[in-house]
Amino acid sequence: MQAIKPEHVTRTRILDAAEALFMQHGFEGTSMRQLTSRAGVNLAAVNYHFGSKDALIQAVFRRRLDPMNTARIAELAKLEASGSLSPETIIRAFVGPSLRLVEDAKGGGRNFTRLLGRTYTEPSKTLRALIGQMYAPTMERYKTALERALPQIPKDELVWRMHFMFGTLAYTLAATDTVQLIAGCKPEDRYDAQLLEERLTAFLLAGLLAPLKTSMRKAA
Amino acid sequence: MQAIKPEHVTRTRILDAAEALFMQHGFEGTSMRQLTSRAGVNLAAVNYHFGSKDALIQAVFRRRLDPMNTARIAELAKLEASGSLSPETIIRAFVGPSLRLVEDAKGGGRNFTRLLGRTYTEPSKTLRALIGQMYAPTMERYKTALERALPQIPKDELVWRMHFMFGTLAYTLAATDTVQLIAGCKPEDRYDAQLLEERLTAFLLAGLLAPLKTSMRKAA
DNA sequence: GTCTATAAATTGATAGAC
DNA sequence: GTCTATCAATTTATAGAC
Repeated sequence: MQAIKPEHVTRTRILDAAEALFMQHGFEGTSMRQLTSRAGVNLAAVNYHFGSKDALIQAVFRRRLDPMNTARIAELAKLEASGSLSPETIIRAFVGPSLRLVEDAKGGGRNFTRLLGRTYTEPSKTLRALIGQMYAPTMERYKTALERALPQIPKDELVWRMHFMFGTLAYTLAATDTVQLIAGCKPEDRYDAQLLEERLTAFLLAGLLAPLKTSMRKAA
Repeated sequence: MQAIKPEHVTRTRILDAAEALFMQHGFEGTSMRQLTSRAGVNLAAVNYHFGSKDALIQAVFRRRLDPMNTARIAELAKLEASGSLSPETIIRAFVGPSLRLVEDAKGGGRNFTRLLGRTYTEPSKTLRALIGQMYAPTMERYKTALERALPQIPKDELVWRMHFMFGTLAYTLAATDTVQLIAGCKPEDRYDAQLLEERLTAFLLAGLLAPLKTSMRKAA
């Protein structure tokens, strides 16, 4: 049996530490010294394995985002194959892979989803563009699928509704403990993943299907 | 006629510069040197006027958040007085003041809304708590109002739907240019505030009114 | 109230031994 | 691949002249 490849263990330790610290202090707020100290590796290891701090940031996102978007596309393809493309199944296919990342607490997925929520607003233009590239194929597929499943919604209106959907999901992933802001709801109130998915899906589905006002009916 | 008070002009210049730079580079990513240089004031001025960088951050939020939440409460009170409390009017009262901030481009409100979107996930626990305090009275009022306007929705379900609403708004304010991520939609495509408000309201109203699944029907 | 000057610490990155 | 040692730049913050 093959042992764990030693050339990857340091890399992984660095990625895990970076994920946690970037989430907690931001990119610019995390120093290489904090990072390598937490990872239990030498200060020079980041530059050896990744080249620079910026390259490390990109690697942190690639590690999680690529599999997540692959899963999203795979689920959509499965739906298309089985001919069961409804607005609700499309939403579930989109939302599911990211919620499953939240559940992967011990794998560090929870850290990542919170980090991910920040990226849409925080980071440098170059990082935002890079993340946009990672999402692009997925978004294109889902846009097409939703246009077909919701032919009654004008395309430019649908773009905005997808934007709202994306925002709701991003915020939910990033700020789960902010429910506290609204009610006296304890943050770790036995977080129920299944129930959250139901709630989120119901909300998003209704939003996507919302009745059209006359002001929205200008053609694309 | 009284001239502009000189003791406030430096303060304001600093707040404006901070708002823009915090949005662009984050709190920890913005140095006092960048900040004072952009504001055209001396490096020592921040510590003189605000005491520290942290206190400056708080002041940046207070300047916009307090009037915005005051406006939200005022609009809700007006609705209550006129007896026209419907889910839709409540949503508009909540959403309106923040969208009007977006429109206030030359006053710097646009910068602030983008900054605001970041706060729910990014900042230190202390800043998040502080912002939570600024929001608390408003959220309490709106929670009560929505519970009354939507008696058919269980309270714990409504908390989540408010959370989703809050997230959609936060994301919309923060990442308006991310619509680009979804479609080939130019970011500055003659941003139409009135139309956005209609789209957002329709989406949120439908989400709040979404039909209940049996799994959501456990009592509070 | 505003300035210069500077202290004291920390930063990302690299060179070179092992 | 990992280490120590260190560079050059930048950071927050303050002391003290004006």
